[in-house]
Amino acid sequence: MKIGTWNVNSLKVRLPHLIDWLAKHSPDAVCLQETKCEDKAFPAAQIEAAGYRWVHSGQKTYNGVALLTKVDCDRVGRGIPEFTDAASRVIAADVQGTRVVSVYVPNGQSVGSDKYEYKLRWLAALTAWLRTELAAHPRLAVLGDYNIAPENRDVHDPHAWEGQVLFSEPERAALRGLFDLGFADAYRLFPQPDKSFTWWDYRMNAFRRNIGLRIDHILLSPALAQSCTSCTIDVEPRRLERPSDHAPVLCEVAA
DNA sequence: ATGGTAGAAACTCTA
Repeated sequence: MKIGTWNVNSLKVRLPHLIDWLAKHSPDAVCLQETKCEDKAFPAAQIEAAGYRWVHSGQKTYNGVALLTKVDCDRVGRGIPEFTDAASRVIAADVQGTRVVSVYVPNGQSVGSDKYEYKLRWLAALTAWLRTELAAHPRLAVLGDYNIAPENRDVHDPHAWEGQVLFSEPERAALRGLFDLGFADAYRLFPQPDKSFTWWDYRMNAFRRNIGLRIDHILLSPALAQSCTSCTIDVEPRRLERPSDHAPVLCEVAA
């Protein structure tokens, strides 16, 4: 079973890239973030023509998460239960015996801002929820844009980024809290190239200079980590005209 | 210290 995640930064704009990418990789399930459209504007016909079913939790302008699957999913859930959130940031469903969750963690804007405090509260709520989800679903995968780089090697210049949003210690501690529940960082289950990133700022020719961060992650429950055979970042879509600022991440787990 | 780009939507906010 091949599952992936991609922050598309507008599904409307990125639809041609997404359709090509689905054809190229043929994933069984894909988590999308930042669709930036309402459910009624979801490009259902094109996604279905590409061979995918879909569920979406969207809103106008900001946020929005979706789950694309080759076969019907069920037990669809939206949001973090018991956490009131105006933003559409979580959608979950059962896919071929695996619980798959698409998450778009708040960006946090800047350390100390209201949005940063919201990010930390949001992560605390996510962690509390996923503790119970892990107990309920042995095969649990939580994929998405976490807006946190876990380690120095996940940042092009860790010294410059120390204490900055996306890499501050409280954010990294929150991400470690998820790993402490038993989740594995699928990417680090395997040897990987140095300077592997999933996001590059649109500005300053950051992608061409590989000035990036690894902030999009696939978290796997212990049983899924055991059966995971690969995890890769696909930088190819980032090279295209009018790309998303994020690259997709893919992993393969035994069915 | 600032600004650089992109997207959506509305002339600004978010990332």
